[in-house]
Amino acid sequence: MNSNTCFIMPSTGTLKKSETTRSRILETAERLFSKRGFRAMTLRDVTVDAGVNLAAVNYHFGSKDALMRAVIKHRVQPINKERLRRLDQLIIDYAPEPVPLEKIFDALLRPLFEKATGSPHNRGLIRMMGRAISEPTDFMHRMHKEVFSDLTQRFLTELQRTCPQLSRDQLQYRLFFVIDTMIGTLVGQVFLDTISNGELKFSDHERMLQELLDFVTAGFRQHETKA
Amino acid sequence: MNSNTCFIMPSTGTLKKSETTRSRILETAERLFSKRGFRAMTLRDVTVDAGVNLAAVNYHFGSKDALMRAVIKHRVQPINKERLRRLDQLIIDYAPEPVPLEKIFDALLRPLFEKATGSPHNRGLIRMMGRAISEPTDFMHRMHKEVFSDLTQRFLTELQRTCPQLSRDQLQYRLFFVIDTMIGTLVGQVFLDTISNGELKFSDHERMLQELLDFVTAGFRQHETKA
DNA sequence: TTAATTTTCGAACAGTTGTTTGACTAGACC
DNA sequence: GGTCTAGTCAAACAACTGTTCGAAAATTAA
Repeated sequence: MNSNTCFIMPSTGTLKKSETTRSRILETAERLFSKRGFRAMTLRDVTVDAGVNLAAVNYHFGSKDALMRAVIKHRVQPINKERLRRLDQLIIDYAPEPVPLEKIFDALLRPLFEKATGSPHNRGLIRMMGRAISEPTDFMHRMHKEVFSDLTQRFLTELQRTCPQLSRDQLQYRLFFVIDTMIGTLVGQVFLDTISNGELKFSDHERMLQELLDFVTAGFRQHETKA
Repeated sequence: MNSNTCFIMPSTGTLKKSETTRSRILETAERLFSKRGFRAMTLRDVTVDAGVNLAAVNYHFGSKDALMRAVIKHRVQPINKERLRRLDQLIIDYAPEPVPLEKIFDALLRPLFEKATGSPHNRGLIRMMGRAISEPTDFMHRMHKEVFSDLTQRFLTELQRTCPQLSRDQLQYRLFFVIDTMIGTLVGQVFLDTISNGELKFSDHERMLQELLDFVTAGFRQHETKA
């Protein structure tokens, strides 16, 4: 059934068999996790689908928990790096002026949505992020801090420069809501169907991203334009 | 361990033992589901915690799926009814004028947040809603349509009256984002800690709701104030 | 009271879970 | 060649899953 043989090729050229096994597991785990969540994704599903032996997971990763940690880090870290890279570039571009609000949020949201519209290899990433964020497992909670703490602090600092009139509380609440809107967009995709009776498609990422950016930017700067 | 003996008393007065069993299961299932999600919530956890026999679940509800359906309906339907009741009242109050945007969103968001701040019996409701919405299970998806389809259509109609200048697409996208922000707020509570370094507490519901309402209202009406 | 019905309960069912084990294979290095 | 290591594999492990069953127990009706 699974004819997907397009693996990540390391720069060394050839690929040891053990590495194809590892990456097959990583890929398949990501896909199944995004579909079913952590508990409902069984190692037998993963290994059968990946065409490897059941014991391979514990051999290469140690445990199911460790496998999931590897999956998340493997996929989320590059996106967060890209987010910070774009933010740094914006700061340089606009220096000594603060970066405009919509540019900051573009740096925060676009990398995720662009990755998701890229190669078929990246399909399902958005759903996976949604699942990862909403998983109630303990080790997922720890992962949140590990993976997102730096990111949010850096963006908070820059938002403060752009909106010096906002209190610390307000900045935090509003960034919280911006991220919430993003999470909700990832997690609650089913609602777009419900609301639009199937007229709007989540797969139209470009349109979605633009509307989303307009929404969160306007929400964040509310009081500037209100009174 | 579980000394919670405060059950829902039916208007008949006395309480048949079978009904206390039923409601104990319902309560405990709600609590554990909100903590762990559907798959990770086992019937043995539920029954042990509720102090009832394992077989009681299948006797009273038929299956685990049916139990979850009962839990959701039991808790979400009253909230949605209250949302629609408030919307209807607003329409009457403002007739023949359209209802102001912030009032519409207040009717949509407040019932949920108020229920959650009420009796201890209602604690954990917010998290349960988050879980229910983000569960990837098939029967949960069907439930979304069942439980939320009417609600979104009614609110969409009213939003169209208030914002006639917005296209159908825009209305749908923006309502989608409003709901997303709400979902994200429920699902991604852990981020408030991460962002504010523990300074802001999710339990400050009143503050949270006010900031949330300001945020989504401003996001929704963006173009009115933009150009 | 007796009889009928509803509800509880312990035990077991069949199936699935993550993990471990030990034999087997292939390649690297001396 | 022989030795060693990394990787694969089938099989089994113990624990846990939702569900079912029949006999007790409790409740209701007559």
